[in-house]
Amino acid sequence: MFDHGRVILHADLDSFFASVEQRDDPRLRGRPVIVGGGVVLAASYEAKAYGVRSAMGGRQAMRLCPDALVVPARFSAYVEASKQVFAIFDDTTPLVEGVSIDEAFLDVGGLRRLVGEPEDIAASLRERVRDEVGLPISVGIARTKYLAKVASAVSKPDGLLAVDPYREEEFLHPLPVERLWGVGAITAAKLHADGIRTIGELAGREEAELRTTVGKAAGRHLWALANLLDPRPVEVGRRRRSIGSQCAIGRPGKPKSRPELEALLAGLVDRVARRLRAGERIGQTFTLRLRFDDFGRATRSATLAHSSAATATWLETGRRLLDAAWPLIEEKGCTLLGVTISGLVDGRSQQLELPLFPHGPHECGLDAALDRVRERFGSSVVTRGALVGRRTGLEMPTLPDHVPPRRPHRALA
DNA sequence: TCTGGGGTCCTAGGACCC
DNA sequence: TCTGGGGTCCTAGGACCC
Repeated sequence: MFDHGRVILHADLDSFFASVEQRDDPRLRGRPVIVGGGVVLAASYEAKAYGVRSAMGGRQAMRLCPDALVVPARFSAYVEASKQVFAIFDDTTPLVEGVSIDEAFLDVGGLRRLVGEPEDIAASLRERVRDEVGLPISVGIARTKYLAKVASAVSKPDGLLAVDPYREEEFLHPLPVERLWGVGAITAAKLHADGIRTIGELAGREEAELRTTVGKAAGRHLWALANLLDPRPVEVGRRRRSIGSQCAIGRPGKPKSRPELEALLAGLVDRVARRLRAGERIGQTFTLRLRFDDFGRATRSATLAHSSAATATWLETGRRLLDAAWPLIEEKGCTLLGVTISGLVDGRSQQLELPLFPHGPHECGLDAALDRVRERFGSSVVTRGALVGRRTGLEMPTLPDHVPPRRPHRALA
């Protein structure tokens, strides 16, 4: 079927969290399983048959499927299973692009001579994941990423589907617009209002018309996908662009005190900063996320002059933003606090507490501090980094040897 | 049905620079 | 006194995905 050119697999574990639970506990097999409590994180196919879906409220899910077995999420088990599955992906081809914890694109176009036909590669991949990790996985095969993704979704559960390059329109155009990558509830409603319900109907419209209804970039993107244009290559080694953590808090109408929120903030900042340092990344922009009693949302952000992964730096920034948002929080009530650090580049940030300034900071004190820093971390750190004096200590974010240029401005890209 | 936690990318407006 | 275009960066918000 794929006699030449690119061939892409999209491999996607079925009901990933729920499948891991069923694998690890025989009592759950063949039965409706819901992972998560207040919100459904994942539902087994037995539960999906009753209409239970991810992100659905727990109560609604139980109403739809009263016999469901509800189990708490075990993230470490999912991470471990994911690693095993990705090891099989990596063993299949060097060209693997992870999309999320449970799915990836694999470029197997170059393997035909060496290994075999894409359909055979996909079949053996599924078999290996089943045998070695004990999980069902669906695979779509196509000439482009997007078609492969749609194919894996259509093939579920535990399926394999190849889209014949000569029959792509036949496959894609009858599908509803909701199948387009990037069409959610809001965009779907806009398209429906314009009389567009299938991908084929969208493909037949003028691109300019779509841009006015759904926006410039989205219009271009959707029009291209619907018209089978998707030249995006499988990208190996994509780096994370931001790291964040958030925490739902309390019930509406039960306001948290300022000290309680500050303690939560400190915990979130600590967690995010640790993850930055563990990954040897530094970031430049802090975003504080808030959700209010009425489920409205707001963000407050600040960009520093230098990148950092130091807890003290980000905590101070976070406190400043919380301060600024405090009137809003008092007025509207706060049900979620989140922290995201973005603008990530490779680099390290190290902190050294120095009780050096009994008489206040001055040139001499800074010089002495720099000497201590050189002793501790090596001179290269200081020559390449920024030095920031603070009440609680000193911080030396060290820049990588090569700082990648910032991305071009999006409007111009 | 009252809604978790982790992300990505795009848009729009304002400040600022040349 | 009035007048430009081109570009960057930052902030805030929105939509979407798993």
